[in-house]
Amino acid sequence: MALKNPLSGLEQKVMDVLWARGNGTAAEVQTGLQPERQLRDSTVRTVLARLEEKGYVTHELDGRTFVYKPLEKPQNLAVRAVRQIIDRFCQGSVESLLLGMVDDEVLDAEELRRIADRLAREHKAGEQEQSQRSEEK
Amino acid sequence: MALKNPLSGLEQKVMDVLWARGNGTAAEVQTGLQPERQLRDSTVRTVLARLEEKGYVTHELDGRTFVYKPLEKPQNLAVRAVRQIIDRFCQGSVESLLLGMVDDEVLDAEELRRIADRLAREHKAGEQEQSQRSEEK
DNA sequence: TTGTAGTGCTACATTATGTAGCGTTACAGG
DNA sequence: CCTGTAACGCTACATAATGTAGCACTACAA
Repeated sequence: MALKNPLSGLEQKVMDVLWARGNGTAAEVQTGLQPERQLRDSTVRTVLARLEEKGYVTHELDGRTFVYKPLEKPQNLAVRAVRQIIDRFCQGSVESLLLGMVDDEVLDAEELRRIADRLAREHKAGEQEQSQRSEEK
Repeated sequence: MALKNPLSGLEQKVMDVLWARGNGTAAEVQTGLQPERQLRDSTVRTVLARLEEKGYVTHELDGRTFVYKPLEKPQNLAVRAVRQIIDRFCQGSVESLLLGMVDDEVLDAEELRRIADRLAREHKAGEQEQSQRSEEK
């Protein structure tokens, strides 16, 4: 489960195609990259294989064709990446990051508060669902 | 001002030393890296030079000795990195990232709300200070 | 005047990345 | 049954980044 390396530029684009489509064969990804990138199929397949090694995708067989599928949603990757950033640059303090974001106007303080309120409410609901699910099981 | 590349592992550690000390000569950084890393001074100076090229530090002279100093606070780097992540993985939506963080329990919804409240208040104060400073000037 | 600390410049192995060729194989159509 | 084609596996290779260091030169202190 340990995602080996961060995504390189081209790998990122390939993942974008897969995320957009849900899954894809080498040929489909190749098409999906066009017209920005004109790549040989072998190139695309190399990148897909590397993505699989790195743990970002798996494939299953459809006949004798590999169908690649992302293992994680982009949001999950984002969260992990951000957690690392917080550890490395903010001494583990989410608060310090949020403060910086507000200062740099990446994020408006009022907007943050609105989002926070909404999440707090929704999350309570979410927790109830979860405990319901636990009881069901 | 464009920070060229992300920090590599060793570069990160060197920056940590500089951030912790405020500034430092090659020799001081070398010491600061110990005992984890035992590096020749030439190695340390190479890394410092690369950091300068990449735009993370500057140096000034103290006699004939280079004293390196970080150009940015770690939080600022964090903010930039996070903005990139949001663009790449969350279609530009901060909200989507925060949602993910709450879901993954990187961040508690209640805590987020407390922080948001505090930042909203503090930031109003901050804006007033800023406009005061603008008026002064 | 000579050791030493500090600099500049160069080097080099390893790994990641972008890019692709080639041999092999399975299947579909003539 | 033969053969083109699509798909695979494997190998290759140039460029850049990274970790690591050596060496020559200079300024200053003892």
